[in-house]
Amino acid sequence: MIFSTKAEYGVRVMAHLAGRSASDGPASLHSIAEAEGLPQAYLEHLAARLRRAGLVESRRGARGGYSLARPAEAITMAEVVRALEGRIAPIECITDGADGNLTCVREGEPGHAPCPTKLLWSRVQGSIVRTLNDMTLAELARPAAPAPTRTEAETLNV
Amino acid sequence: MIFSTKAEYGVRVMAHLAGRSASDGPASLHSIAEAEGLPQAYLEHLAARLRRAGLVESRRGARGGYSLARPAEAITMAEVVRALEGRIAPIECITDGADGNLTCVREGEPGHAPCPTKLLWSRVQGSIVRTLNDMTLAELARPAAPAPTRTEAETLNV
DNA sequence: CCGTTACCCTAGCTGGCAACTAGGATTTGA
DNA sequence: TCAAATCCTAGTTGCCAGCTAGGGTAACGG
Repeated sequence: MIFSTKAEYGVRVMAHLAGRSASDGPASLHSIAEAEGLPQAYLEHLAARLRRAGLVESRRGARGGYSLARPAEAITMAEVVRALEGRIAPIECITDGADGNLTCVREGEPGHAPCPTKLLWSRVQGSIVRTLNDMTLAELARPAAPAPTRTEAETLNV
Repeated sequence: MIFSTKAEYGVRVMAHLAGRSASDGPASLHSIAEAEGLPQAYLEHLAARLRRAGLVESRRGARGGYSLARPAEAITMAEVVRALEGRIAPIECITDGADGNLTCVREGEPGHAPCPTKLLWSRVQGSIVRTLNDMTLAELARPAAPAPTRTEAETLNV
């Protein structure tokens, strides 16, 4: 498994929130956990990460809960996954800076050539980040989807 | 970390083998471990996986060792990573069949709609597999690289 | 205001597995 | 026949994903 359940559950929480109309008010973690069949106590940690990343807003007290901090169209999946998983790197030695550039941690060490395999891992990392960047939460909001369309089915296959 | 050290070390072993000229004969694990600074006993397990996958050939006994089973141009990184890591899936519920098609394990379960997030994970998986498929081991064979060329440097950044 | 509902925070646990190590059996070249 | 190598099966061990526990704090409703 490439991503942990943090990303898996967290993305489902975000998709759940995106699927609600704003007029419904915030959704409580309790209701989300029940609807998605996920452990509520665990979701609290994930919700905290999402909140700290500025992706959701919370309201405390009775009738409180979580709602999206921005419209779903303005939230990329890269933001979501990064908030949940931390930095996205295929292996230890590849790091992605804030500017999006990749560096091998061994670079610059005197007498140490960069991993010969950096080219591979950089490409993998790049393709993942690009894919996550190009997708917004709005695309995941389930509109009571009937059957996948032809184009969707094609996209799903490698 | 997305990939484990199995992929990291194993790819380095393959790159090492690809960097040798065929006339040198097989390379012993001992020499590879020393050159790459990796634990030899651990590499034995990885070499076994690579051999079972038909990616390397082994010769036992004195002056034995490992060599590529095919020219580096004919080995895709997808094969290598798959041999080392097992199936490549971003999260538990996404599985890639031998045909390259992706399915969500929950599909088909009566009364259970497919993950709304399948679209996301499928795309991520697809982009990873595509990247790995499009790259051959030959591209990783270090040609005693002096300094990275301009084009290489550009490719490295996202 | 008071009780209920929810978020919020820190701490801990625990089973599984990644990342090795150990030790021997087997094959082969010189 | 010896030494060098692969091969095979079994461990071991530290860490961390994936939770649970228990309280504190804010807000709403009546």
